[in-house]
Amino acid sequence: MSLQHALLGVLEARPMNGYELTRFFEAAPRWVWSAPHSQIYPALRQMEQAGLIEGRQEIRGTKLRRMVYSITERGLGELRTWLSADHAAAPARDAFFLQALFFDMIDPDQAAAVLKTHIAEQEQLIAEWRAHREALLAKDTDLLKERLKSRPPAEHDRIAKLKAHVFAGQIAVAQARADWAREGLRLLAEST
Amino acid sequence: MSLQHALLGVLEARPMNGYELTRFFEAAPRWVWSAPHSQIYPALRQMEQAGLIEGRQEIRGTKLRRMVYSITERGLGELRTWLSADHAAAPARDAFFLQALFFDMIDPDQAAAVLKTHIAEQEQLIAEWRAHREALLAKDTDLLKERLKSRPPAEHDRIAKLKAHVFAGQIAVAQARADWAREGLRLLAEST
DNA sequence: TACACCATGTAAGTGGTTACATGATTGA
DNA sequence: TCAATCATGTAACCACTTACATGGTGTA
Repeated sequence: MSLQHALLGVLEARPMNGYELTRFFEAAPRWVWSAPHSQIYPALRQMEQAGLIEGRQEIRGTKLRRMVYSITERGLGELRTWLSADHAAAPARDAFFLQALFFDMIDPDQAAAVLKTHIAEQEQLIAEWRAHREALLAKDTDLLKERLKSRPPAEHDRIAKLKAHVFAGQIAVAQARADWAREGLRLLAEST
Repeated sequence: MSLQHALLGVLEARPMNGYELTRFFEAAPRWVWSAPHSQIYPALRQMEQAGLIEGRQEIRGTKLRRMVYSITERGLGELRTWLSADHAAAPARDAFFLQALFFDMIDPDQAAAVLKTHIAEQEQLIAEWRAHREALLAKDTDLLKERLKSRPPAEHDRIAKLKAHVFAGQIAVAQARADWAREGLRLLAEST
């Protein structure tokens, strides 16, 4: 159900069509949720049927049609309900920790190489999220600007800070993983 | 494919049947991978067909049959190959961060309640993982003891430390999330 | 006119969840 | 004899991945 709520959350900022949403969810700088267009288009139709969003057809040129979806009152309600409730945490399933759990079975140098790749990946993510966080704090992202239009100016700072804080969380987790992997490199080196 | 490698990793310690593996993967103190028995039994048959494991039937009493699986040479090879290779990171998909991203849409008190639940969950996980980590360092877990039997005593310390380090990683990530959530509580309070 | 981009779809397959289903053994 | 535990399965469903598929529009 998370994809639907992610879509509702984005559509709350402004109406969009499937293509725009796809660019958002397939974006290279990884956001908080990702999905391919093959999942997004059916989800949108399903959500329209459920009355959570409303599609309006537009024509570009003479034939190119697009469905622009806006969130409905019911959709807003559903989103707020979901946001306010506790949801069971997903069961532990971390492929990288699983891999690391059996590093004693392979050559330490190979294990170290895998850890180094992980560190590089985490640092890449940190850089992207840092940039996004800065942009949010400066209220300089497309979506946030749209979103703030329908909110009282007195709340703008608060909203930007709350959004930015989520990316601070992603950064903190990635930082913890990178630090942990570096400590792992020391452990592997010790015993050579 | 991760479930299969998780199963191989456990079976490397000692042969087990589906029921034992199920207890392991459905265990309350969450390990690094979880799976229900409905996934484990078919996976085991598939892996046997692929020659990664070997089943031997045992009879308890007069009728109760169980298949005890051991890892094969081919299984060991497959596991070592997987352990030595880089694997593409899973796309970002964190339901909790997604929820937090829209906390500006709901009552701050409700958002705070959700954050508090999250903190409690993370602390629960930390406690369980800390206990498991201590047990590993003391070489006092069932599986580790079995595993060490086939390894030279000079390596025992190193192996225990490497295993324990994985749980240190889980702890570090959970700690980062808990700290982040606490910071979120401060942010929510500020603007009341 | 060709290429990049806009725009939307389908389908097969895999991994995971939840529920249903059955029966044996052990020990209190 | 009853309950807890041992032991193994199936089936429906949902989320996600990967690949295939089609055609329109704007601009260099």
